[in-house]
Amino acid sequence: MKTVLMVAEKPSLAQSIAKILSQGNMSSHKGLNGTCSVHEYTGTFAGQTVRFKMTSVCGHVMTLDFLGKYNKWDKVDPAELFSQAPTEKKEANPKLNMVKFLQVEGKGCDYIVLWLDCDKEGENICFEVLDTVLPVMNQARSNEKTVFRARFSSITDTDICNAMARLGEPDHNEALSVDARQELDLRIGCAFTRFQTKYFQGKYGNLDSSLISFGPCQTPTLGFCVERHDKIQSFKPETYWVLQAKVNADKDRSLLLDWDRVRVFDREIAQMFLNMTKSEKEAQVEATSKKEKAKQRPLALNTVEMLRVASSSLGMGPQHAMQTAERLYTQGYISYPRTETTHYPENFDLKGPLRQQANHPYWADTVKQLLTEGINRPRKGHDAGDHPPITPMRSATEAELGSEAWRLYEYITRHFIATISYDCKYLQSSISFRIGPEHFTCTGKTVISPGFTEIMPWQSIPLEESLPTCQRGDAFSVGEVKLLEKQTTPPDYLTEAELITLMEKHGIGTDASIPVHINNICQRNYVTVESGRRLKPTNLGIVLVHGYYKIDAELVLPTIRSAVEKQLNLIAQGKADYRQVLGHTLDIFKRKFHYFVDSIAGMDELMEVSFSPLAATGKPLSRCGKCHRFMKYIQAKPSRLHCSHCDETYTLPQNGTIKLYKELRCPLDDFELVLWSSGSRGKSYPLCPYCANHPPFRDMKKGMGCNECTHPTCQHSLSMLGIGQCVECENGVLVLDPTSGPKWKVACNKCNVVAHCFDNAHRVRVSPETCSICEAALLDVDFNKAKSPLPGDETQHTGCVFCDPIFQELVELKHAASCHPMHRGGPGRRQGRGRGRGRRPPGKPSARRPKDKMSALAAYFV
DNA sequence: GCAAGGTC
Repeated sequence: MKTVLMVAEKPSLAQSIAKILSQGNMSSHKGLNGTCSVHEYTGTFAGQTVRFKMTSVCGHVMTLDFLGKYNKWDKVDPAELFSQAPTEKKEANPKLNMVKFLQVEGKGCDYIVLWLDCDKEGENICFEVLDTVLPVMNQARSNEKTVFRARFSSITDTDICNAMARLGEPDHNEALSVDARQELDLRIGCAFTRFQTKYFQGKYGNLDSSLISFGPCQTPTLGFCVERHDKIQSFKPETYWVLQAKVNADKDRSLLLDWDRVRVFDREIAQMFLNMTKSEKEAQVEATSKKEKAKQRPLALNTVEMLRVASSSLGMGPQHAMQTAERLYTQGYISYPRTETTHYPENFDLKGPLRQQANHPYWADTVKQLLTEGINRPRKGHDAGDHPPITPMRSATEAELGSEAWRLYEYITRHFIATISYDCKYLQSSISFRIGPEHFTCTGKTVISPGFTEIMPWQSIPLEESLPTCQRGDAFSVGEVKLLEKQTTPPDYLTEAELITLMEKHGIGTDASIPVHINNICQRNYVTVESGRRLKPTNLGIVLVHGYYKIDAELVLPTIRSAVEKQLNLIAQGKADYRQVLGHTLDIFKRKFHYFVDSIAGMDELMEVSFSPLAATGKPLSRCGKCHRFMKYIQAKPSRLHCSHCDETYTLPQNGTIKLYKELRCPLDDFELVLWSSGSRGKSYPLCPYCANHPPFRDMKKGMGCNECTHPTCQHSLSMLGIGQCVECENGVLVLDPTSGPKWKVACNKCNVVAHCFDNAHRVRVSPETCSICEAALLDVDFNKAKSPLPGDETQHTGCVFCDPIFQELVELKHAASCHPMHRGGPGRRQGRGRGRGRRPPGKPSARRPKDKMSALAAYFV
């Protein structure tokens, strides 16, 4: 029997589609990556009985990057990134092992049906899947078609079955337009980012951002925030005047009237209007009106609207809201949370989800009433053809969700109920008055039926007293007419919700990426989130945007994205050649880049005003090995040491504290060592600022500290302080922290494993001897006489932390020690892996190898 | 260490 492989964009869709097509008769199992599932069933395909295998990817299989050597920032001129630097497709998420998984499942299949989302990205993923799977599938007979594309616009039985009945072909042009987009974004983004970052970080010490990034989405996003800031800054308040009149309605009730001219900006004219009205005793009723009006129920909920409300009403940032929604989705409480659609599909079951809410303590009454009296037809929204709107999938309580997730769930549920409730109906009455020559109006709203505002009380029309009944020709006595002096007020900073709206309007980002862009500009310290989730640009953010405006405003304008997208659409429609569009657009941006580099002084002038030069920042900390003068420690991100005499900068590990390390020096370059520490409970190790930036040995990488240094004799090196293979990670070595006493620690030089040991020992040294059982270095420990935990009156003991019975008691990690490879799988498993003190350069004899290797081996096999 | 786009 032949096999048909079918691939969807995400696991949830594979399941829904398989369920529909197999009518529930499928057998499912997890794939080798533990994330994707395979659903199998038998059916007919092209007139024959076949085995169907429905599975999925997880978004893109591949991602675009430069070849490795072009990712070295100090070796590559960013200008090369526009054309010379070659790119390659890499596996997008190596942990998912997607390529292997698809090949295992695709091997031996005869046909493939692509069920990826029906947008350009989905079309592109089709070809990623084909590139991966076609080589392992069975060879087709000549002329036989084996590749099919299913096109669907919703996940409903009819749509999916129709798609299956009318299979087409994947659209290569659409996929190419995405390839072009990826390459443009990569080349342009990286070139500008690397240039700016290196330029400004090489000059200023207090930018407080480890990256000065540029991107076609993030930069316009920042631009919106700075634009508002500029409006606030340049705002000049203006004085205006309002004529306010009160009339007496009843004995003890007066009505406040709105002036039909609203306001005037000239004091003398305002005074004139006051003079013309203040002597009038009566206000004449000129007209009355009563109109029934409706406040519309909301459209069905899509992602962007959910994020807006989460930010503005729940105080939840977009990134956080999205994470919360994803959790609610994977736990089955809500439907798929990434959708642009605000229209329920025609046969969407609205009553099912509603029934599930019928006993909910918060809204049972409303729901029951809708169920018995009938739901309202939802408004016609926008159908983007992706996923149905966001709806609750089952009832939940605050206790089971936790307060954060609950608030989002509650909103989604109330919104859903509101979409099938009735509009809020109210009566708008108004009375037009004349006082002297001037006209005034008074309006009032009274609710006729609350409709959906019952379930969304924050939307309800505020209660107010109804207007007095009267008719044309009636007169009311004037209580007071006065002139109010007011001032126009500046706008406030942009709220996150407003920013989301602007981004959506200008096509900056997608429902899934909008939260990421906002998060980026926050994390990189271009804006801060103020109260009310308003985004206030920092000095850095302001200077960047003003700099772009000065040099090339297109770099920050929101039109840059849509202009490029217009070009890309030509590729998608087959109207333009992919290579030509790509080459042309890259050429334009390459010119922009060179102009930007040539004009960078213009942005630098703005930087100078807000930031201090490297040489003027930081505190003297450790001495330079070249000039022996003090270097300054710059704490602001990215933390580093700067030698103003040599004009050199040495990057330090981030996210920790840096201290001078006993004025000890590196034997290789004479730089004074510093001590990096992640806090009192965490780990610490010495490092040489020079070696960390210029690795001295071939097996060392940038950023490594002395605990990873393979110097054979330096007292701080891995060779001298390393003990044995890490108990948790693959390549790490446990290294004694010589500064940790009297609460001694042994920490892995790769992962976060820290073992506390030998409390109160006054000296711990790594002995040249190694353990005869596991080859780990022995530790030589001296205890105080009074506090020695050793048996008898002993104060000194030498042994292996993993194997010595006395030491095992004194090492906090003893549970972990039992996981040590030596205790875990028996001797057979040790072969072929680094052990003992871990890796040394091949060919170099280990300084710590046991003297008698045979005896060590013999001990093993006992 | 960079972009933006999928999704987990």
